[in-house]
Amino acid sequence: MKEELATRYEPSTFEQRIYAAWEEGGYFTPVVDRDRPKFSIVIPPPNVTGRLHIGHALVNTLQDIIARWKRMSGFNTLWLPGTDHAGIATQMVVERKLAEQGISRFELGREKFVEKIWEWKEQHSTEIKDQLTRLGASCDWTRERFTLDEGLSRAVRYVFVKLYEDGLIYRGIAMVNWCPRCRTAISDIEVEFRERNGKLYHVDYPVEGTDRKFTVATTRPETMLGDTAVAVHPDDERYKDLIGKYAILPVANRRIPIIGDAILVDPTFGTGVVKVTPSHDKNDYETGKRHDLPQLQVIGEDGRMTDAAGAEFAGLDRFDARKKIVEMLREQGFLVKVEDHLHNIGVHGKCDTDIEPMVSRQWFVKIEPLAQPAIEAVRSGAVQIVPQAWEATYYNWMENIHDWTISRQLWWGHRIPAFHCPNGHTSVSMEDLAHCPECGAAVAQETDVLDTWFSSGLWPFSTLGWQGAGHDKTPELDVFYPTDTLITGFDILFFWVARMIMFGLRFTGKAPFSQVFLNGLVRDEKGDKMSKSKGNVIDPLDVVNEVGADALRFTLAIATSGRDIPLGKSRIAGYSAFVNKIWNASRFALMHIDVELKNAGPIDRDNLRTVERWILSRINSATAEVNKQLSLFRFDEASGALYKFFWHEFCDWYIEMAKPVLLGRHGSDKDRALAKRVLLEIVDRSLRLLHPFMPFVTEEIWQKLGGVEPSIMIAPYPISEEVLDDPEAERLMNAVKAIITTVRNVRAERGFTPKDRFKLYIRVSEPRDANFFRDNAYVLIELARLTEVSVEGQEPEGAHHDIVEGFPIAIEFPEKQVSQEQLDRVRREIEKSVKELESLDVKLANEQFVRNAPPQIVAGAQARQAELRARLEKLQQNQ
RNA sequence: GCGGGGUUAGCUCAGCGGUAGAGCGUCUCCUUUACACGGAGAGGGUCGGGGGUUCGAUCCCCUCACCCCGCACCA
Repeated sequence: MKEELATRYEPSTFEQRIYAAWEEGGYFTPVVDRDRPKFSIVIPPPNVTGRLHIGHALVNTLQDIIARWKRMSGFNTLWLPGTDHAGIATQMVVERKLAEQGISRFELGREKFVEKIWEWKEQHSTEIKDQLTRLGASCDWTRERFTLDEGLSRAVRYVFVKLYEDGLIYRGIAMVNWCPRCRTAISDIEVEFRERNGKLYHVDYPVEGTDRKFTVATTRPETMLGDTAVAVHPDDERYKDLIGKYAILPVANRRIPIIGDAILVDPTFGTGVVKVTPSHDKNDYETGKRHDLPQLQVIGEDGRMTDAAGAEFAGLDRFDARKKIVEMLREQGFLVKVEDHLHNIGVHGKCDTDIEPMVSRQWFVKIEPLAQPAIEAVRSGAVQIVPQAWEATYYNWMENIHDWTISRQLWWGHRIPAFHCPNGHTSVSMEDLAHCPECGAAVAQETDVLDTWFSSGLWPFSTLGWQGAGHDKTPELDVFYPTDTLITGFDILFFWVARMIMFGLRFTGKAPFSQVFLNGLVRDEKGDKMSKSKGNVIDPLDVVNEVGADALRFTLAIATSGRDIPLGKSRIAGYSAFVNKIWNASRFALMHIDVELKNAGPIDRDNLRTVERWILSRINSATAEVNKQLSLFRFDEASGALYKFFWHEFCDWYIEMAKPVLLGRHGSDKDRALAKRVLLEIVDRSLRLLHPFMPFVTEEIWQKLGGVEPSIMIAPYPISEEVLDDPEAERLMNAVKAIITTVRNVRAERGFTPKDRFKLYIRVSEPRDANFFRDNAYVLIELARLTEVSVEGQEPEGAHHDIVEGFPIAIEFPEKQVSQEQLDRVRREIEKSVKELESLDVKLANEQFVRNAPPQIVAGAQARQAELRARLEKLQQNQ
């Protein structure tokens, strides 16, 4: 064959071509066959809001590694891709874009606006697919799904209706988190807390009919316009006589009752008096219900003051109103003092707007009955969370879970299938209604849509065709559900993972996956979060264009231990050097390999030299390691094992050791043929092992090897074979490597150059070891640059003496040329050995140790003691 | 406040009961026909502090300090 690789590694010349060939080959699409072992995984659907960032690159790389590994390991593998409509997020970006043209969504109207979003969606889901393609993601694009697809929407509707019928969805009035910017309710977990420097305002409230007054403290003085009571602790001696009387609300000049409430008021905190604003504070809302207080809404849905706030304030933005009321309080003498106050403000995570607690009518999921089985699923091990530390977080949240606000006052999303009639009846239905089933009046559909996460919670089964009773047995569900592994960021453990488990158990009777791997956050090299404002963002596509997808993927994999991932350009550069190394080592191999893989035949193991037996043993050990670590989601260990094997064992040692034979400087034709066969074997296995991590470069090279399969991605993944393990070859080659290192080391320290050659003496006691060193003397001679190797004679005096891996050696130098540096080094070496020997002596003299420690530890210590004694003696000759 | 995680070489991190590891960076030497995105070698750590358990602790337990991240928050 002799098809050569390009001299330089240039990923841009082949990556896209290769992806197209995979897609054309249909390798991403599994067969729908329940008799084959399957592996299925669903993508965490990216939002259609925009481009993929480095976090997406990470999670999709990890999924692809697992998918490709499983596929090559013989599993009928489905990786199902798709995107999420991402209600608020998408509506926000489109609104912002329209705002640039001076258009508001209200001008357009609901229908037109939603049309605009669909246009946006079409454009971006194509872009997302392109990006995943550039990354090498082996997704089955024939099964791409979108959360607003017809089938998925039917699934959403079914789940809503069923939960309503089961009494687990209800509509009611409650205090919810309101985002005045997005003008919608949001759920508790969408609120993020930001630490902020604020002010604590102390305000006097006079008590009616007396000259007494209370001082209350508040961070939000504008809400006092909505106060409908002042509360003290019922047992507080200072104030209990005032309960039942009235206070005069400053500025508004309203009478408000003074109430006693033991739950709201902590008498030891502050002044022991609390203003009560039932419409704008969660605790006050509860207090209001307890005392039957009126609600006075002074802040509207748009964050502006209402008419109820008074003519002077109506229409003012809530923050402007704050300034104004503070000014008025000051002028009228009610403002006692203003203090700096550090506190946490709840903001809407999507837009950073301060949340306004707001009483409104919303839809909720009664969550506890769903949470209980989901807790049990993790506790029983039906769902395993990796790293396991996240389980505690999961339980903590699930056990203290609150009802889920699922209605959103948005236009983009699944419209709630409820129908209201003028007579106050509400009907929930799978099919659209025109008339009220109770009274026959015309109905109008609920205008609210569902929280995005309501539909993503169904993703693992809705994407496989599930639509509820009567539509819950598609062939795809039968074969691929439940899925096996879920890989996603820990930040959506509650938003998404927990909800999928709850919905999956409730509606399919099965947990939607058996393992969850939660990956960390990608940070910059200093450990800071990546953000546009900091300017430390790495765009995955830029990296792919610069160094190729394989280098990016490998870097992400080797950085993934389960915690946060520090990623810098220099780190990526380091691993792009590794890809380059693979390219060049393969080029070297291809220069010598002269038979195609499919014609190569089995390796003649009986006639292999130790060097070849050694490298086969090493790759076998790396193979076992990679398979094991991947099954544990230790992407760092798996990729690290390959890095170490390929670079530091195969390239640094094996190729150099094989060169004399391959280049015809040593050995017979038969030796050469065997070396070539093993070289082919190692390259083939290495590429297959590496393929899940670097799909493109491995395919490009592997195509030159002439394998049976049309693509490496459907070639079998190597598994370790006991027959390849060779401890004897490892023992001998370890000695050879260590001796070579020692010679190089001593050469450098004595100031010789690599051109200077010496004679090496090795003392061997076993005849077979002597034979080994005689047969492999050429390896030592070439790699350690020696004149000759003697295994017979007595070592000369004045040479450098040492014991390496149990073999006493001596290096004969042309003349005594010992530098001070060398003498110092020998002295330090001896000191170190003496110290270690002393501690071993003490240890072995300790009866407790000998009695209690495991026998193999004691034996090891004794062996080490003997070795050190012998080595010390040798080293002392060098002084 | 409650829960979780962290503190190991200049940097980023593995290891987690039996002699301190990797990558990157630093220093020295080498253009040896796969690769200078290379090769060879070197230096560098009292494993956050203090107790305890153990024959033996970076690793287990307790405690303190500092740093992250959730959750809940007192007006």
